[in-house]
Amino acid sequence: MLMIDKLSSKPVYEQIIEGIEKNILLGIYPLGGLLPSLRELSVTLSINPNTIQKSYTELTRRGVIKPSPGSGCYVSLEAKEIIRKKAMEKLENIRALSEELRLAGVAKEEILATVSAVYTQISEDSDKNSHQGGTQA
Amino acid sequence: MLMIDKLSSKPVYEQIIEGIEKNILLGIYPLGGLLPSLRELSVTLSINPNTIQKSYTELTRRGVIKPSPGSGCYVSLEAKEIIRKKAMEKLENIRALSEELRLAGVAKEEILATVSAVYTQISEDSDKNSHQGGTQA
DNA sequence: CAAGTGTACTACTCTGCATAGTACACTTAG
DNA sequence: CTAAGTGTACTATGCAGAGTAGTACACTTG
Repeated sequence: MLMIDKLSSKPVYEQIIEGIEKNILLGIYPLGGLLPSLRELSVTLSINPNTIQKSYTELTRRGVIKPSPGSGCYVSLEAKEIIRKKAMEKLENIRALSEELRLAGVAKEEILATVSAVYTQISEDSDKNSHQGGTQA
Repeated sequence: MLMIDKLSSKPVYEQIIEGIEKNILLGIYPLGGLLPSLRELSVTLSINPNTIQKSYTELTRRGVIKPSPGSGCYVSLEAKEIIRKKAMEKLENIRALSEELRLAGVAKEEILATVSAVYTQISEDSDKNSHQGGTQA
């Protein structure tokens, strides 16, 4: 389910973080559930265990997952809430981008339409993420 | 005046590119006008000439500026148009961000309000160009 | 006990960014 | 013409982040 594009400019460990968070939001990784182990992900994604660990360490730091040495890593019960709060920070990114577009003379309506379109989609079956061709799990 | 943050996660040469393009859009660097020379910028910004050159090379490649060895670098007459087209690509970034926010459960209105606020500002916030490249992971 | 788990190291490679220094061809002002 | 200033083109170096490789340890579970 996780898609990793090693050719992307975005670091692999960040892609893993985003992928896991996305799966949590989608319910693929249920709250309180057990995540795939470091070594298991390492094999299925063909990625070095240290890179996976880097992602897990960060997710642990954020409180999204709860490691249990000897047992595995579990999705924390507050995971969704934490991810939501984190997402709010991206509003600032949108604000900055909007300022650039405004300065460049792009119409306000153009941006509003783009945003609205995202929320208008009834079913977004196809995973039309910007990246393509990666390793899957 | 160009503002460079050497501590930013965004490369200096990119900051220079964005700064020059911004000044062109604002009319500070008029179309057909002469840009500061490589060595002059190098001194005023306390940045290596090679770094400035990297920015100028990219701006030349995009057609935003026209170098004239022996004379200097001039803002191309189509500069604004080129910059505008380039800016349109950022709509895709906004779309991707919106999708993430939607998945995280952020209300559509929250995003629309953020965008609208940017276009509503009567008086431009003074020369604050702080792009936080927040490479926080 | 044995296997699997997360954790913690060290070491190495690769890439991009920035700096440093030099050299050359060109245009312009004197 | 000369000198200064311009863009351009190199080579070399230092640095930091990302990723890989290998090892080791403490823990939990069957």
